[in-house]
Amino acid sequence: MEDKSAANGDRAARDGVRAKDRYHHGDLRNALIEAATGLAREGGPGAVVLRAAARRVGVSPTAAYRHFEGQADLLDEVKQYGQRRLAEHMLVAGAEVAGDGPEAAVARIRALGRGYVRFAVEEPGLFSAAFGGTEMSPLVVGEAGGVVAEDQSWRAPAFDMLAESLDALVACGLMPAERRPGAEVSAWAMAHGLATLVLEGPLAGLPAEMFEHLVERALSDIVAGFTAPAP
Amino acid sequence: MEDKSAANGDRAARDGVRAKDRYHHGDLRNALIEAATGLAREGGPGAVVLRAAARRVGVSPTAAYRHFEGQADLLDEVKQYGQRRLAEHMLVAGAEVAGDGPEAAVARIRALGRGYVRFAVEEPGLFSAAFGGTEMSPLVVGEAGGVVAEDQSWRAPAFDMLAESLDALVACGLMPAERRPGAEVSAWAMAHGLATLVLEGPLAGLPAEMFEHLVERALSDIVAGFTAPAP
DNA sequence: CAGGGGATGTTAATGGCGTCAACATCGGGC
DNA sequence: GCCCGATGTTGACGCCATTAACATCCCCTG
Repeated sequence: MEDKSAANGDRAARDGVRAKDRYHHGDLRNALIEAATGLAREGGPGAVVLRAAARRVGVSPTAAYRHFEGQADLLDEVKQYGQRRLAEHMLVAGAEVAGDGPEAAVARIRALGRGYVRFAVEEPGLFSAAFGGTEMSPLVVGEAGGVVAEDQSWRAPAFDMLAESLDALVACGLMPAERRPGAEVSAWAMAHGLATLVLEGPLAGLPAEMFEHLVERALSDIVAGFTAPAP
Repeated sequence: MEDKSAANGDRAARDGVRAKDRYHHGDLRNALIEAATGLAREGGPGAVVLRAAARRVGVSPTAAYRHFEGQADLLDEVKQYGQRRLAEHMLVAGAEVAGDGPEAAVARIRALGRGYVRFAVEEPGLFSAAFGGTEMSPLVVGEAGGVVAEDQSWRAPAFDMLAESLDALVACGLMPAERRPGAEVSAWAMAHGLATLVLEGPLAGLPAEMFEHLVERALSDIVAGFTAPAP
């Protein structure tokens, strides 16, 4: 699929004809995703309008139906992109912490949380689209009782880094082993809660400096909770 | 305003004529809000469609414009209702914890968080509408740098209870005083993160039992973080 | 106790959106 | 070389939000 479109795109390039001027675009799917992503960046998930994306690419609205099942499908692509970007952002933030001692593990956990929230603030539209875009979560219901949902391959790297850091906390005796399982969820919830509260909740409009201070406070709380001696 | 409509409503009742059958409804504003909240309950904020609400009440779509600026205004009313319901839910949950000792304070904090998440799970549509309904947070930008946003009067009771419980934690020596300020935000973020993750995030579709276990885990983490000795 | 005026509802119309069906155009494989 | 399927286009339908113009009702004044 991508081969064919790529070939067409190459031809367009070779002929010195801009793809948008040809009857067959050559890479319409990606062009639409890019346009839709831009819309999401500027206006959140609600701004991901199929006709608007087509307009941006310079193509008729119904052309999109050759590449997507419908608007929801297009939005889904944006969602996955946003989630990928978020994971990358976290990965970079986590990788900036060197070493593998206890302090490094703690610092890395904090960096991951900070990266999560920072991405939400820097790319509010994409972040909002990455979650909440779908109405009433028709996310897979996990029939088999599996742990989470869908492919989630995007989240893996950042998630793994968090898990490893938590393992390190246990390994060096900072965290009681019996409270290790499920710790990822607590950390994730804290970061996600901060992110959503500042985007569309009571923390919206807070001065940046004050908000960052609260984030550090929350990170301290969660780390302190992890490393506190068992009651 | 309400007087007049109430008077009309009374008349309708006295005449034994159902309000919806009269040319002038008598209490259209409230009827529309009720219909809209029903829509939100069933389908989330995206289902709050002005025409649908009017249809439910048995009135022409444009009649709504006599009582609301537009769909956004109607949605806003639903939002406030949802937030009020959430606060009530928390208040009840918190009030079920008796006593005022250290254990009670801890238990009350946990109960508030549990109530928050439980409401989200029991009323996903209303909860989603209470937040995130507005696109790209046109929430007041806090020009003056004021602490939070808008009136927030709805949140006061539950928020106060949380603050008091945290104060109690400090008073009885369980929580270091220097980490008291900002603790509400950490607790709020944790609860809100759990709620949103389970509604529209990676925790969606998790078996209820497992999710509840994770909630208790997260509550333990946040409380442990609060009560941990300063590093 | 009239009836006039303002509040409240209705119909009609505009423009945008998602989506389907029918038609047009291109280009790679026989 | 040409033909068929992939890719785009036009046209149309139904839904939505919103505005303008018109209709109905009921309280308040005289």
